[in-house]
Amino acid sequence: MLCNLNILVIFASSLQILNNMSQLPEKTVERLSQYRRILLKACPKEKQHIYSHEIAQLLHLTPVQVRRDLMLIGYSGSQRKGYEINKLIHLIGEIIDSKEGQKVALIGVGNLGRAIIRYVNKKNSNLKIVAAFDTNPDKVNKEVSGINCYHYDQLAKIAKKEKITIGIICVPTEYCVSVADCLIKSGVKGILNFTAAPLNISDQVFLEEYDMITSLEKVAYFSKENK
Amino acid sequence: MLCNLNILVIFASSLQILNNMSQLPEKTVERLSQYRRILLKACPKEKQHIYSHEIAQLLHLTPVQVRRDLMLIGYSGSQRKGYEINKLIHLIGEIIDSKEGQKVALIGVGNLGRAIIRYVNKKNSNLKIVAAFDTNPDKVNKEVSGINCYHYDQLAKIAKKEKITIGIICVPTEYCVSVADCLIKSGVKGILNFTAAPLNISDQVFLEEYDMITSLEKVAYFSKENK
DNA sequence: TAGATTGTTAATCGATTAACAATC
DNA sequence: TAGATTGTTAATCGATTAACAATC
Repeated sequence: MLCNLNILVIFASSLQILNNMSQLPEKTVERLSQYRRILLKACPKEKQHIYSHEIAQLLHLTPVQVRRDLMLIGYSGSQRKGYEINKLIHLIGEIIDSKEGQKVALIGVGNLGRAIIRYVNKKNSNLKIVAAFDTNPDKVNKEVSGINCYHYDQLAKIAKKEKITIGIICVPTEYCVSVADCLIKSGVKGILNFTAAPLNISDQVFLEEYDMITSLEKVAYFSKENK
Repeated sequence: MLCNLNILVIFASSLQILNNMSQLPEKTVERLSQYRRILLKACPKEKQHIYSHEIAQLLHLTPVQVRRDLMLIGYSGSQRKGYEINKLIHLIGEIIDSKEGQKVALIGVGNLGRAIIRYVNKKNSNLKIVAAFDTNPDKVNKEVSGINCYHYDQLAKIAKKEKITIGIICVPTEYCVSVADCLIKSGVKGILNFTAAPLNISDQVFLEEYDMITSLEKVAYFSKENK
């Protein structure tokens, strides 16, 4: 009796933690994004449940890792059938993108920019690139894969009007810093930066940087050693 | 005297470790790549030395982290002037890319592929994309940013002939698995995969995957919480 | 010498994995 | 029930950071 009560208390307090402070580990968030992706894609319509080891195999992870991640978001499966695919997809969506979704601006409509617009907007996610920006007159006021390309001058105005919360920077490196400043002034809360210029940014804004050269050099190093 | 001897022995054995088994930590390799990048770019010609705290500041790291990484590759600076920029650039190049350099093939000449070719080949690195591949007749046998685009049929032949050791996959997701198989048969030692299809690959080949959606969703999640 | 720096070990933090109880 | 699974804690592994000796 005393023991049962104890378990209840522990349970309640761990839920507390999940609801209040939240902040899942970075790696867990990355994997949740991948779980959703493969659930959306790799699962035939008639399949409604999936086991942790199935998810794990598709993504080269361990089943424990999958279960632990799902534990952290408070999602339970059944020991018989595993996890309900649809519910899981929706829950991950709510946790990562937020229920209402978020609007994204992309700055720099070069090859990389076009690739990103097309790739991101064809996924059914709550995130949507709603506007692109460039300074090149050949690009301004034309459509790129279904969204409008505005002149860069309009970034602040449109970002505020549309309540854009995320900016993707893929301009040439030398413009990166001023673009980031402009995004922050426009009220953006997160930035994904594909240029090689490391940004100095307030803690209020979440910054994620990606550089292909680094990925490629990592492959170069480890493929060498891996003999 | 005994003490001095002791230090010498320890010193020798740690060098041993560095030379033989090597295998630097992943994170260290990533940062080394970034050190070289900013040293190449951010340093005016007349500046010949740099302190760990200067490097750290440019990349949002701590000086200790920088010094520890450089310790791991066995590079020493001077307490007066810091690290010699040119020597450091070259040493990192040798460690990461290998002295002789490595040749890279890129498969899938879409927007992303073109962006990567241009971006990678303009850096002065020992890594070079030497051939692109596609199946689209409009692209085959034309130049893309200075390199030739071959028909995908020729991948195995050319990869062997040119001794290509790294492959970059940026084809549509559905072709990814067969491209990876072909690369591996052609003797490639490392693969950088930009498609969302998780690959199943032998341990002999180093695989690095990158998915933009995951990066973007990470930004979405953490910018939300970061209020 | 005092101050600034490098180089290195030990402590800490965070993420993964091993072990196992609980459940169907 | 036996077997397969989920859910969770504790142990382990790896990466970062704090602390400090050594050096210029």
